[in-house]
Amino acid sequence: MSNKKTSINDIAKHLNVAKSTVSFIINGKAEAHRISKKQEQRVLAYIKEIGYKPNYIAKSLATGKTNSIGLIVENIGDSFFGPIALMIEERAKKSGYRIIYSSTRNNTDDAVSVLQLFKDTHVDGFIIAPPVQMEEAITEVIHDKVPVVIFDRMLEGMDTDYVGTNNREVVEEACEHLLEQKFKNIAFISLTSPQSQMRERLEGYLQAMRKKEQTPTVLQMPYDSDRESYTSEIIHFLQTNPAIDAVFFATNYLCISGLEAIREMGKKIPDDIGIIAFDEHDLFRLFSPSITAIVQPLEQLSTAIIKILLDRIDKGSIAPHRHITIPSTFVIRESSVKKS
Amino acid sequence: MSNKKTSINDIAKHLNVAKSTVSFIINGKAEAHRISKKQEQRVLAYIKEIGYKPNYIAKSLATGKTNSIGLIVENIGDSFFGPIALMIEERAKKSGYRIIYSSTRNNTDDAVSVLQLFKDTHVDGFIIAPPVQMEEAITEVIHDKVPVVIFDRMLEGMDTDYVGTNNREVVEEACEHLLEQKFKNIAFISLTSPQSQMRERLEGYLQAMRKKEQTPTVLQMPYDSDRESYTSEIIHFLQTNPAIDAVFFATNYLCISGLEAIREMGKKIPDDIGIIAFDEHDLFRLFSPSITAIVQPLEQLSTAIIKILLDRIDKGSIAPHRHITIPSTFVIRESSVKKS
DNA sequence: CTGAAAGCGCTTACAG
DNA sequence: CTGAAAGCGCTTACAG
Repeated sequence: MSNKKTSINDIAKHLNVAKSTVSFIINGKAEAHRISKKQEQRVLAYIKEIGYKPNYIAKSLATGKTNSIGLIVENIGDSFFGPIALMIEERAKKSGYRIIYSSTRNNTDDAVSVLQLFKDTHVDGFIIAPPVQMEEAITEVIHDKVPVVIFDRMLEGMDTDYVGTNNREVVEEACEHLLEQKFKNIAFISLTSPQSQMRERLEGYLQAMRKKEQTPTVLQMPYDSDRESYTSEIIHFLQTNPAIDAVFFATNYLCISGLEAIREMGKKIPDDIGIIAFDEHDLFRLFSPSITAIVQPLEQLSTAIIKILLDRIDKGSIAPHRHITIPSTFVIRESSVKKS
Repeated sequence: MSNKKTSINDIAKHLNVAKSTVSFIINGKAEAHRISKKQEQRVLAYIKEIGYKPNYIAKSLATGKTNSIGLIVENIGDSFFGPIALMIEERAKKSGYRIIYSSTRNNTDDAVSVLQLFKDTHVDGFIIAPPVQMEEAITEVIHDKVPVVIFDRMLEGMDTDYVGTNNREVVEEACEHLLEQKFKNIAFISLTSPQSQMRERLEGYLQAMRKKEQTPTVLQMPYDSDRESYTSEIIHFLQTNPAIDAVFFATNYLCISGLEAIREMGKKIPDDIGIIAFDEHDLFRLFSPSITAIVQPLEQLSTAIIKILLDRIDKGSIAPHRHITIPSTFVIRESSVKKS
């Protein structure tokens, strides 16, 4: 019943064997230590009988391993990070790892302090979608030989494993599609973020504009704002730039605010204004008109992230750090295709 | 630099004081143990100088506390549990707790084994949205004096803390609204789930039908299915029940499948068919027509959940278990209001 | 093949 | 006011 009390010591005493013998048997090292089958059976039977559960804390203290991974993301409640968190946890579980998470909302101080906390609790590895200026804190972690996989946004000049998508290329492709559809004045609405993924998306847009000698028009808004503010700022932006006839939104929630803005302004999609969003959302499939979007391969990203990390943790891989880029899919729907 | 190495022992030796003295000072118990201010300053200064970090594993082994909470939900990537997880984590963090999560996808075996695992790693408490038949496993946990808060769905006949919403009442209210709008044949589309929240929603619907002497029509589909299957099953259901002129969807993702179904069938909302969803979604605000929905108070639910749990963990509250019901808001939009 | 013992880094009665 | 010591429950060289 109350299995909390029984320890290896109790078992050893009760069975008149040494603690080490019990420990070896429990950990499947009986053979390696040439413990007799009989002894092993006896111990195993007793363990089963009393329903013995090892104390993982003690084990962690002795081995230095906690079988836990720290997951630090922007927002676990969001439609990009949430599904990623789900898949990562399900894969980690299969390998015997638990996930401890924290949402940073892109606040560097919060991220650094939670990184410290997780490190002090001896997680075996980290998966991080870092806010800006985390380089130093992460370097320290790596210096202490704790494996780290960075994803979604890269930290320049840092030698870590990284998994992300081809932001620049796919945005360029999307913008070229708008140009082919004869949209003349394409705006880019994003965040005032120096993060790599945001910079790359902007570059993709600028590159497409440059190629066709179009003048870029960019709106960048602060990250820590709310939906209403985004919406009203977008309305203001579109009113003061009436020539704009298409918008690329650099995140899905900006696009959602954009759709509200466009609805309030009474504009028609795609006749008055063409729309493309980065990242998928249920809304985009079902909206009418449906919204053209860049869809990240969540499954593949998650699989790559956890695989790289577990290779380092379990197999102690010391292979050179990898930068893995998994291409996104550009899904053309109605919002970016002129009817005429 | 390498703070991993320095232990309380090292500090004690270096400063020529007892380990216990250092420990007391670190834990702010200097005064209680009447340690001289001078000594305290000396130790504190040295700790700061070398950047000492306590080993939380050792601390946990000694105290039996891990400062971690196990969060077991249906799906952390979903638009109900994701935001809840975000808010719970942010509140827990403020009180010094880490959250370890796992998604069950409503699979009882998985849920039981992760419950065991988390318990073996000595989490200080649990927050659980349980699949069916978890009573026994949860009872065991409670029996071992680990605090548990159940949310979203109740386990009948169990004496635990519970936080949820007024499913029955608010669904009844929503269905009455449909009847007032002169919808004649209201169907209820849900999951074949014996979980309390699903039963309550069904009861709310049946109650409303009974009051007005309407014949209920119910479609229940398996939980572990995918969007496409839901959509095609809903199409089939609506085709074989052509009299239906309104549908109440018991979850938001069923409603999303329902909207796809309705679009494929070419029906108009709300003229051909009225729609109400349980749980909010970005899509529902922005869809045209906008979708009437029952909105759960996520903030309040999260706050209540974590507060109850921390009261038990930190303050050791042994107050009788509470069942807290926080009412949802019925938000009427276009999809349930007849135009004529 | 098996056992005695040290160690992981803390906490906390207990004694003085 | 402070120190020596046992204990939390494991693991793992080491010795026989």
